[in-house]
Amino acid sequence: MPAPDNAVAFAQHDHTNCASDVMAQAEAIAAARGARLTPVRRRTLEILLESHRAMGAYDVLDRLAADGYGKQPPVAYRALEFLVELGLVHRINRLNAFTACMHPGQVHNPAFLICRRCNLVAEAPAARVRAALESGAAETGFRLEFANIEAVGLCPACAVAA
Amino acid sequence: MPAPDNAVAFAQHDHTNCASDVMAQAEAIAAARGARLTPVRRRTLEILLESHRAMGAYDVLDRLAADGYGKQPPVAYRALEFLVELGLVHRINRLNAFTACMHPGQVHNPAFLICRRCNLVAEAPAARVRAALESGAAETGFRLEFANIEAVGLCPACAVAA
DNA sequence: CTTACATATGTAATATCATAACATGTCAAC
DNA sequence: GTTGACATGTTATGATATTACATATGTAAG
Repeated sequence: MPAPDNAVAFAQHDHTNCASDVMAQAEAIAAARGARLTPVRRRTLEILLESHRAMGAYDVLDRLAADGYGKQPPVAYRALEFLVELGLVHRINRLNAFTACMHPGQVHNPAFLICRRCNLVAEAPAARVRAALESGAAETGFRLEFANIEAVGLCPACAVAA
Repeated sequence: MPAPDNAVAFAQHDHTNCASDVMAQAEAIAAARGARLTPVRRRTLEILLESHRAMGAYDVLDRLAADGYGKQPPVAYRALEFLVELGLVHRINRLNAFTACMHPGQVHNPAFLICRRCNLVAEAPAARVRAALESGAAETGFRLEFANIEAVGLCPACAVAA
């Protein structure tokens, strides 16, 4: 059985293809939106795509600086902000960190599954979660616009190891 | 119809009683756990209970300092950490801020409803949300331990105003 | 009662995360 | 080839959080 597409981070997969597929989608999305995927921005996304983990802005910055880009925080924050804006990167509030989106272009307001042992971050489809939240919120009269769902636990591999 | 208990922040209510009821429960919980609700800790909770909003640690610190407690960040962070540990305060990651728990002692891993206009924060029961998340996570093999759910939108009053 | 221990508080110093403000560079439209 | 919009670079600073260590306080054992 193939890896469920919704938590690719937890499944064995050909990561080279995984990453390059996402890069290709990113190109298309940027083009469709008339946004410019410049070298720093592209490189930032590549760096995040190297693993299914979340990276802090300063770690990204170090990598960018090593590649000859600027050394100051705004360099990283601006590239990350651009990518978040396009839905190519997600911010994980709990970790003050950023992770590449594995399903760019699809409408998805995912739940993040964060492994506390190996730090992998997967995206789980959250349609039902969101529906449940929506109906709960509606009872209170709250007009829900956006929900950020971050779950902590053990990924399949770490659950076995523990 | 009385205010639903689950989002007291959004409902008209006698806030003096609301706050003092929670303080009383906090006393009981601390006693039951053999934890000491010392003056700084108690005062910290009182400060958070003044409104149904989230406060940053430094804002809490300013208040504590004005009351004659220490002026350095650990004073606030330690009191807040203690209260979070006891389930008397919740941390809102999205805001880097803290809010008093309105239902201490009850097992609840609530969803937070954050009004982006007036900054009120309510707790919504999240049992169904959590169940949906749990089942989604289980499909991926993820062993969910804890989930932080933060929703942004408009509270009833602000929804009407907008 | 007093010593000893665990816990709590206070402070200084520093680490970590993030943004404002402004100068310079690049590129496409005209 | 000038203009205007956008992108990049840097300096400086702001905002959030922790480490390390000194002092004080409450409690239990002797």
